[in-house]
Amino acid sequence: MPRRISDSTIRRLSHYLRALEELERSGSTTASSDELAERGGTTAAQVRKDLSQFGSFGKRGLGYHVGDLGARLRAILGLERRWRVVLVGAGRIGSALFAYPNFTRRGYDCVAVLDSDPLKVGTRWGSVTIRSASELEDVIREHAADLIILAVPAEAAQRVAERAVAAGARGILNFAAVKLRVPEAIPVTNVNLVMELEALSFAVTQVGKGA
Amino acid sequence: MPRRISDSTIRRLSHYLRALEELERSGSTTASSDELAERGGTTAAQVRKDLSQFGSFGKRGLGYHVGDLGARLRAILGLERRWRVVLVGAGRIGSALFAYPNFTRRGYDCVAVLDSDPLKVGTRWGSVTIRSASELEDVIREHAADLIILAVPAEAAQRVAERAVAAGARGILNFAAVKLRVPEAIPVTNVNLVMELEALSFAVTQVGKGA
DNA sequence: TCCTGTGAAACGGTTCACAGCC
DNA sequence: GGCTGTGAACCGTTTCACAGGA
Repeated sequence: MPRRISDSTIRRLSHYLRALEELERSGSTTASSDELAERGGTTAAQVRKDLSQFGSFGKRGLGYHVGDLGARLRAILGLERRWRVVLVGAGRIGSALFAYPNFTRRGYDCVAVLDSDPLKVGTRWGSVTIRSASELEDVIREHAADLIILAVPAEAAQRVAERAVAAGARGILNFAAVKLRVPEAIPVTNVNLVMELEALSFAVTQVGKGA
Repeated sequence: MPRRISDSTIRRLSHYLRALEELERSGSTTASSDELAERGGTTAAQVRKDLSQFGSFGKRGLGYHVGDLGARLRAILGLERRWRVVLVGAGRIGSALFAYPNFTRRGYDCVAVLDSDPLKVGTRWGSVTIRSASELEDVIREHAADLIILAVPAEAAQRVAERAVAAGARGILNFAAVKLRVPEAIPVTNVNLVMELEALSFAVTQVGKGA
């Protein structure tokens, strides 16, 4: 197992896992790197290289056992446990995330929702009651939360991130359009929807221009 | 100008543009690659390399002119025009996207919203009325839409994408967890929130393990 | 034979370092 | 002196090609 696994490898593992789950549902018990590549949008060689970074899970001449490989991937991705997530920001994005059924299905439990708007505080969302953003530290400690989702305005993001980290959060999914400054040991994943659209419009613009 | 601009370059250009806009608001008229790197979370050399792929916009010994460079970046990213976007899927994610003020601010106009749920069809969202997903082709043609945002279940995504492309859509922002098969000339940007969380939880898991 | 696992080669993107212009 | 623009070196990732086990 090498020193450092790249981010793109991890994203591809997620794809493979999804492919395996599909295959499992359709009754297949074995899968080749070719099939996984097909569904994961990559190449067979890439699939084998990716997997080889974590061990030898296949059988030569035969392929991979769907159930086994799935379990290995889940273990690698850290999906064998449940993650306690605190959502900060009960706006539009926050509510969409909260209601997203796949999160729960995949092992992420939104244990609390916070917002700084006094009008929202106290409101119930399903089984959780929105609490004040000022209680962030208490909430994180109470629930021994692992991850926080930052769905707050850009100006507020850095401050919230710092407080969350100080209170024990171990990772941040950041929807705010700012580069967060946090300690090395706290992974941050950024999602910026406008940026995705900009990348798309650039690509569309390029298509016209010869080449 | 080289053959192919990488995706990461484009994402960084978005960052630089944001940094420039901030600088403009704060009254600065000039910016060095160092400043842009600082705000964009990268290095000065990277900034210069990125920009050099499109031309020479700076002055040696002086830096870049904030307004000029901003305009160049907007032109490169295709933000000097407005984009007509059709949103397919009026669920949670769809509604969050629809209400996202930055989209409009950045040049993306959501000209129509579609859903396959008869209960939703006819409902008004601000100034648009939700139309039936079966009208996709008509809607795209009526509005001469450029882009579609796919916020539909994974099973429906491929079919909708094909219909949209046939009707003239030129790019797709895909929130469904499937790899879309579309013609080479149609750029697709994928956003998969569960995958982002999985990348995050993997990273968190790694932090513990020595290194 | 079939398909995996893996060194080696090829590729592409990032960093370095400095020439050149303000 | 300061800071850009850029070839060259570097480094990580992807692709190739094949040895080796089922």
